[in-house]
Amino acid sequence: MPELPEVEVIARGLREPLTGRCLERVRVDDVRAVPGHTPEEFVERVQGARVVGVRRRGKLLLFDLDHASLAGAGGAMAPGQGGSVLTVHLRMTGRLVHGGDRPHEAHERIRFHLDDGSVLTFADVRRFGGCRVFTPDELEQWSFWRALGPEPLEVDREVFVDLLQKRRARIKALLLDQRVVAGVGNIYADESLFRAGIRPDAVAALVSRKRLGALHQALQEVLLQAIAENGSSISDYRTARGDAGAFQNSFQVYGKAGQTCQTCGATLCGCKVGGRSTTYCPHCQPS
DNA sequence: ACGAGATCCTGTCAGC
DNA sequence: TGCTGACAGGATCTCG
Repeated sequence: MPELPEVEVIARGLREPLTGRCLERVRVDDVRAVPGHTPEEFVERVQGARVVGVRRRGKLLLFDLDHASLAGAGGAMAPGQGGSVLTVHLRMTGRLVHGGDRPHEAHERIRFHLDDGSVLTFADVRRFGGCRVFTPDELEQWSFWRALGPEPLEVDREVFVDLLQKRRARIKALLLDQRVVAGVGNIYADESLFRAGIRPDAVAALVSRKRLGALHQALQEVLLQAIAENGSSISDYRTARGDAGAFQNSFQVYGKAGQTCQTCGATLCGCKVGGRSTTYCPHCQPS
């Protein structure tokens, strides 16, 4: 389940090999992999475009495309003019793999043939993920894009604390809400709350500003460590080169309900918060 | 406006 | 052995 660190690692891995490459030929095998488009329209809008940048925003992967080469011999178009943005959301089981030409893989949904002979594939077992194309103006109008909260690695500590302290929802549900902060999922919510000593089901408004400040720091530390370790590989996640991440070996609570807390020796508790399975230490996270 | 719960989807695994 | 049901969860929709 790719969250901010996994998407960041994928973006970094694709930036060098994809920038400057042309999407020579594109094939869509599953309508639902291109929500909001017909396969024909999607192909028409990305095929022939050149990748000029690879970015991340929250859990969203963005490829900046330039269509200038399609416009003819003119050449000197202003940056952004005639450009568009290809967005990829991996959701639960989406995978983006770049490499040499190879046989159709299981659950492959979209295949991009690049002008250097390499291939970028989007595969997704559960079909929750998807790719969309936008003009810059359309992107700014996209409700999901507009609603995204600040980047957790960039948001100011006081802004983060204010954001949470005015809310009466449970704190983990807020961390998972992309409109509050963009990019946090179940793994990094549980891990950062553990490090900050806050129970996941605590009402945000009732947590002290000091502890919310500790959560800001814990969240940044967890995300940076996970990026440094190439993300977490539970089952489906791989980097764009097909490598597994290593941060799953650093989990202190996620997926460990019933096991012993490595910090205090108490038995880790499992429960549901916001409909998501949640693990915490009743001793290290008292309130 | 806000919070909470259901929904989608399919592979995996526990239990019978 | 083979079947059934529970489970995983990000974003979206609906309801109170």
